[in-house]
Amino acid sequence: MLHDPAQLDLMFQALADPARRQMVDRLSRGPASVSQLAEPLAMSLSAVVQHLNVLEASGLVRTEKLGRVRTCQIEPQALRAAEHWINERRLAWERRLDRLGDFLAEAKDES
Amino acid sequence: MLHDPAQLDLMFQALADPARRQMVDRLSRGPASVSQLAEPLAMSLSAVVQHLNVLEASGLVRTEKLGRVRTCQIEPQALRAAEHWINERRLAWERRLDRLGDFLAEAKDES
DNA sequence: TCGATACTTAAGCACTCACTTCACTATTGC
DNA sequence: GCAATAGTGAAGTGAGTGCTTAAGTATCGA
Repeated sequence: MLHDPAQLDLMFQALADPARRQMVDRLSRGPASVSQLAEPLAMSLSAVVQHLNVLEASGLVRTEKLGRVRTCQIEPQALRAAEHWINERRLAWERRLDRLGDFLAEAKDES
Repeated sequence: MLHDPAQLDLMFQALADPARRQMVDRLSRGPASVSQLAEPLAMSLSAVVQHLNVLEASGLVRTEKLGRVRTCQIEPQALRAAEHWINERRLAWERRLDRLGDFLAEAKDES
């Protein structure tokens, strides 16, 4: 369920925005309320809530409301899924380069 | 030069589109020409070229033109930069959870 | 040299995104 | 109860995205 293209879409799209990355960065240092997330950002609270909704829809962030304050935290599994997608492609490419190197080395030995 | 926010922006934005991720996926298995990249995609060649320009601007893909064919390959360093950003945030969060766990365990020992 | 191939560029169009403001609904503390 | 706090929801706007078609240019192969 974490590896379907639609979810990856949402995650990378969520990470594409600098304000949202800043929010993730803040949350990586511990949970925060909506206002705390908004504080360093030069935009309305409303805009922050909209960003937060994007992050939540992507699965990168989980929130819980207690009384009037909504507390947000990172969902590390989702981060891991995005990381994994990139890692697999990079490794595939690097393994390919290695095999190519081996092939060229062998070809040289035989000449 | 690889870690500035603007470059990360371009990379995550590039990866946010399914067609572009499919292109990266294809390229992770080896270099390809523009037409080869376009072949499995249900869109005009022109659209593919535009996607390719986005990928190239992001630094994720490097292209080289020989005669009339443009050959594309993955730039693994850029992939690594995106991977690294995610990894650092995830690890920060997980280390935090670990410390919290230790604290709770200690508190329990002392009770 | 001439037609086919492999892009390239530009213009245009529908749709989405990142905001804004304004009005509104819980909670909380005094 | 009432003001302050914390967040929510809707409507609007301007800029950006993802395509399309159409009209190029450059190169290759016979």
